Amino acid sequence: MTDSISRLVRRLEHCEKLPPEERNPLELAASSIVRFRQRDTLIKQGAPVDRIFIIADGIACRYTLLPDGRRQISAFMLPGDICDTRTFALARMDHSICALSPVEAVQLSAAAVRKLEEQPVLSRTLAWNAVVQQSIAREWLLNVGHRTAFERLSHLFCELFERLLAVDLVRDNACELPLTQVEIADTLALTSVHVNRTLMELRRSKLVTFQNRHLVIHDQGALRRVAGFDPAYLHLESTAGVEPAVSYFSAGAPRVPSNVLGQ
Amino acid sequence: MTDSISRLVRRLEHCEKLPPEERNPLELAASSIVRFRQRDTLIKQGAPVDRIFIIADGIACRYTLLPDGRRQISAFMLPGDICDTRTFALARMDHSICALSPVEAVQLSAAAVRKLEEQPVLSRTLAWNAVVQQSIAREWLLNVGHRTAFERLSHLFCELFERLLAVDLVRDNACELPLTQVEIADTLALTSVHVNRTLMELRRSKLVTFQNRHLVIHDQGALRRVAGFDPAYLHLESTAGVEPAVSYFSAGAPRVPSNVLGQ
DNA sequence: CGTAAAATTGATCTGTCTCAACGTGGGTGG
DNA sequence: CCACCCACGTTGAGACAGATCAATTTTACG
Repeated sequence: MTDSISRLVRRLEHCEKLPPEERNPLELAASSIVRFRQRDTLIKQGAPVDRIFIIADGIACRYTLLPDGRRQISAFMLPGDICDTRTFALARMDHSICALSPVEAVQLSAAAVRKLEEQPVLSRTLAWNAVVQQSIAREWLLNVGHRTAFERLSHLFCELFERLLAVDLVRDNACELPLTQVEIADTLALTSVHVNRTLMELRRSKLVTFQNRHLVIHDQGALRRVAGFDPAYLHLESTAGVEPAVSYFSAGAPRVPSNVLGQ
Repeated sequence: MTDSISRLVRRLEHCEKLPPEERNPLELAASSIVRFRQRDTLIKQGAPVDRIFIIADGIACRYTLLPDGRRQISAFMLPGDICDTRTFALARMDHSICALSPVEAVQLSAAAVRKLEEQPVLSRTLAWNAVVQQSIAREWLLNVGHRTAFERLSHLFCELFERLLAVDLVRDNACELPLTQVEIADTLALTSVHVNRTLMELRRSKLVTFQNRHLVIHDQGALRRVAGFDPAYLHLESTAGVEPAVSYFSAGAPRVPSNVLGQ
């Protein structure tokens, strides 16, 4: 258990180092750690919002079901990821969260969250995590809306690789990714049939291999290029002034609205 | 100016009634109201996050550009909508916001936000607005990923109609919607050509008419049905009836007894 | 009025879906 | 230990929603 917590602390710290005095409240909260088996539901659509989660280990996802049974996965929650604390502003969950692998999660009540948010660094970490997840959601919309299956898959792999790297779950350009092709399909709004074909195309092109829940990136540069992946939206550079991605935006794309008054 | 503010107050109140003592801080903040012309950029991708906005009047949108010039609109900001206060946790904007119509917006610095968040009701309103926007983002992903052009357009119209209704901008099943077909296309990840054809199909089917930036819903029931629109994700039901187990806000943040719902 | 942005229409092309099999591996019960 | 099963992955052929390319018309507005 102590092990889980120290791992969790490390994973939260990729945002900002946690000072010693803030560990205590977290460790206290983390004593309510809960284990879920693969496929368990952490919280269900329609349920009252009486708790939120911090993923300590394993992968979970948010998803919504359509009346016809199709499923849209709208987010992956990796170790160190946190539900938005303001979810408590809602009466009921409008989507479900389930475990894609065995998951260890810290369950937080509204009161517990209040405690944690009194800690300045912890509070910043929670906030940072929440806005980054929103940023990821925007990127996913872009992904599904504007990229081909090949690009989408590449982009997803780039993202997951980066995020797992940030929490120290990558070794030798490879990581465990407990996803089936159907789950990837539900994420990217593709058919599992098409995911399969695209996966093989990726393999053939020597960019990535995803087999037996094992992701290996063979050529990250090339993969990023075909995916149009720019990691800026993950906001992972810690405080250090990394070059702003000016090249991307200022290069005179045709439809930029003319700005005269603003700023 | 006073007029703008009182309108704004009304629009924020569709979440929760603002007590008199909380109006003052808002009105103070709102003195920094800024006017943007159609197409002006409120804040640009890559810019330091030094301010956020409350839309008082008009419609703005968040968008991202792809290197090839295509654009994805990831959110509409209608009157009463607020940028997530925690955006300040990020160093730089990862997307832009621009005005789709003439816009009046309240500009808030981090300090101003802190002031406003000391007000319990105002703080809840800001939080509620932020999480609802996340919920909308999830629904949009579903929309783009799983629905046909006909359904997507229908769904978008249902949503915008509901949201405008909530801020009292609907009259006789109709509302102003200052969007071009290109902008709708950039929102739904379709071609403007296809948006055009679908719009005409909607007209022919007597469900909705969208012409000259004027939206008329002729048969809301049928429209919702074909769109698969369930307004739950907008969390607009004025909280009647639903009691959360514990309120995040009731005890913690600045004193004051109250819960999210009751009042 | 003149000009550009926005809307409309038509013809053709293509990425992805659909449907329908078949293969494969790991677990379970007899 | 074998036989079966079921989730998962793989493969093929045909269908279709929406993209693309290319005009043309209408509207807004300085």
